[in-house]
Amino acid sequence: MSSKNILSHSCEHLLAYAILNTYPHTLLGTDSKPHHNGFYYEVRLEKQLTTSDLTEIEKEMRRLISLSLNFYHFDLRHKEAISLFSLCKQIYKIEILKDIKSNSVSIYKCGNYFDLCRGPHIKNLNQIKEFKLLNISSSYWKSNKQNAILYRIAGMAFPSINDLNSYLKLLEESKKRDHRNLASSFDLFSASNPLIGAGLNIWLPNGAIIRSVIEDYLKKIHLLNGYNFVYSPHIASIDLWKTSGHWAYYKDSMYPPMCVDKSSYVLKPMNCPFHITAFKAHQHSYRDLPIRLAEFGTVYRYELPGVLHGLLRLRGFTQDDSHIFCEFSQIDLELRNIISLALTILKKFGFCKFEVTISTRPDKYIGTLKQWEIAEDSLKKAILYHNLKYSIDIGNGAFYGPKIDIKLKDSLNRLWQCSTIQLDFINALQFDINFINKHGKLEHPIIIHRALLGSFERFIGILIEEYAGAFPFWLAPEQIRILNISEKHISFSKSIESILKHEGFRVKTFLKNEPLSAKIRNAQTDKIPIVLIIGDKEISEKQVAIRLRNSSHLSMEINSLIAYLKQLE
RNA sequence: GCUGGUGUAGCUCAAUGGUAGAGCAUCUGAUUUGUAAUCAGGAGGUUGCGGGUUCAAAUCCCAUCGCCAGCUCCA
Repeated sequence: MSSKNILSHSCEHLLAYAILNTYPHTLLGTDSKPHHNGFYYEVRLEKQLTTSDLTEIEKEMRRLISLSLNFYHFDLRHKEAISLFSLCKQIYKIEILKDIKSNSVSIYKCGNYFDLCRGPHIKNLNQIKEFKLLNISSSYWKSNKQNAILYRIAGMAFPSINDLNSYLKLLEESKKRDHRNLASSFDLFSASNPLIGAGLNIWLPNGAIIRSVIEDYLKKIHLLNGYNFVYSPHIASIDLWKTSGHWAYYKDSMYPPMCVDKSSYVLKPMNCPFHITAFKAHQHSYRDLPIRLAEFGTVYRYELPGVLHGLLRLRGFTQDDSHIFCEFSQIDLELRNIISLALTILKKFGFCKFEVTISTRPDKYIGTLKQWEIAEDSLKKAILYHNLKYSIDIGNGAFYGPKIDIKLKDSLNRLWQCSTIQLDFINALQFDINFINKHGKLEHPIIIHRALLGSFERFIGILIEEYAGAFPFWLAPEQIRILNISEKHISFSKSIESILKHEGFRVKTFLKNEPLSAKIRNAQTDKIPIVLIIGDKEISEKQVAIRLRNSSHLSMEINSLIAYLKQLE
C-alpha cells in the first residue's frame, strides 16, 4: 500500500471512531475498497444524517487528531473476535467475520476504538494533516439491493494543506471540462429540458454539426469496410420484441406499450430485431456471408431517473449500430476486423487509452452452456490477436451472448462503455433466419452485434471533455473566423468568406465594430481553430494574416491557405 | 429507484421573512480600431411548477418536476 493510501485508510478509521463517539449506537458496515479514490465508511444510523452533521463529525475527527493517539495492532482468534464484536453488538462486523475462514483475524485499536482491519496504518493520528468529508450517500449492505440501506460517508485525506488545495483546484478544472457546462458556453446540446422530458436530448446547431461530421466520417469508413446501411422505424409491434426475447428479459427497461388499431406497439430499445428482419427479406447463400447491416439507429430505454447524466446516460440515444451475419468459421476473422475498425476510429479521435472488458454469462441467459463457452473463447482470442489488455466482468453479458466492451474515461476519470461487440448464437434461432450452406442445407447464421462509438451522444460527451471544447479543425463547428479591422475591409473579408465556403469550410465573418484585440479575445474564448485577419496590408498584398488557436501567426495568399486548410481536415 | 444536496435574468452568481440585484452575453448609440476585453445607455424576472403558514415568502412547511454527487442499475 502506498503512503498516500495508508494515510487515507487510517483517516477512514478515524472517521468511524468519530462517528461512534458522536452517535454511539452506530453500526459499522464496510470501509472503502482498496483502489477507491479517497475513502468512505458505510454505517447504519437510526438518525437521519444530513450535510450539517458532517461538520460535527469533522470537528470530532479533528479533536481526536489533537489527542495524538497511536494505532495498535493485535491478532485475535476468530472466536474471540466474534465475541468481542458481539459484546458491542456490531452485527455487520460479525457477518464479515463469518465470511473469513482463517483462525485468527487482525484488529487495530486506537484510543477506545477498535476495528477489524488488515492494515497497515499510520503510527499516530497526528500524521493526518488535512482531510475533508465530501458527501453522504446511500449504499446497500454488501452492495445488494435486497439488503439494508446504509449511509456511505465519503472523504479524502491529504498529506498537506497544499495537497488539499491542489485537489480542490483539480475538481474546479474538471468542472470546467464537464461537457454539460461546455454545452451551454458553446451551444452544443440541451439534454435537460423538463418540458421535453428527462433523458431526452436536442442537438443545438453547433452540436449537430459535430454529430453530422462524425456521421459522415463513420458512414464512409463503414462502406469501405463492407457494411451496408439500412433504416428502420422507431416503434414496432410488441410481437417483434416478444420474438426477440427483449419483452421477457427487459420489459421494465422499455417505454410502456401504446395501443394502435387494437395492437400494442413499443419504442425500440435496440435495433437488432429490425436488422434480423432485414436479413430475412431474402434467401441467402453461404457465398453472400458475411452480411453486415449498419444503421445509426435511435433507441429509447427507460433508465432510472437517478442514473441520467448529461449526454453520457440518456433515455433516447443513437447508436452507430451494426449486425453481422456470418458462418461459424468466419467469427474469428470478423471479430478481429471489428476490433481493428474500432481501434482505427478511436485513434482518429485521439483516444489511445481505454479499458477493455469481456463480460461473461449472466444469471438470466438463453442458449446452451457449450455455446457460451465457445463465444467467450472467440472473444478472448480476438482481443489477444490485437495484444490488448482486458479484464473479465463476470456475469455482465447480454442475455443472448457475451461481449467485449471498450470503455473511455470522462473528465472525472469515470469509465463509460463506448464500443461494444456482442456475440449472439441465439437470435438466429428465435427469428428462424438461415442461409443455404455449401451442402445445400439450411443453416442458422451467427449474429455479431456491434456499436463502435456506442452512441453518438455518449461518445461526443466524452469527446467534448477530452478536448475541453477545443475541437480539432475537422470537427470544430466554426472552423474559421474572419476578423476585419475596420469597415473598409468588409467586402474583402466577405469575398474570402465566400471562397472558403465554396471550398466546403465552415467559416464566419465577424463584422462587429470592436477593436481587433476584443475580437481576437472572443475568437480565443470561443476556441476557434483558425482566425483570419483582414486589414489594409492584407488587401494591398492580397494575403491573409492567420492566427492559430495556440496564438502563433502565419501569413499566406488565398490559394496556399486553401491547401493549408485542406491538409488540416 | 435509494441517500444527501440543489433550482433566482440567456450564462455565472448575490439578496437569511420586509421594494428581486450584479458581472458577462444580448440590444441601441457613439467609436473605425493590427493579434486576449473602447465608452455610454436600454431591455431582460409568475425566484422550476402547485399548495400551505404569515400582515408580508426567493427565503419557512408540504407535495411535485428537473438537475448534481454517490449507490443500485445499464440489452
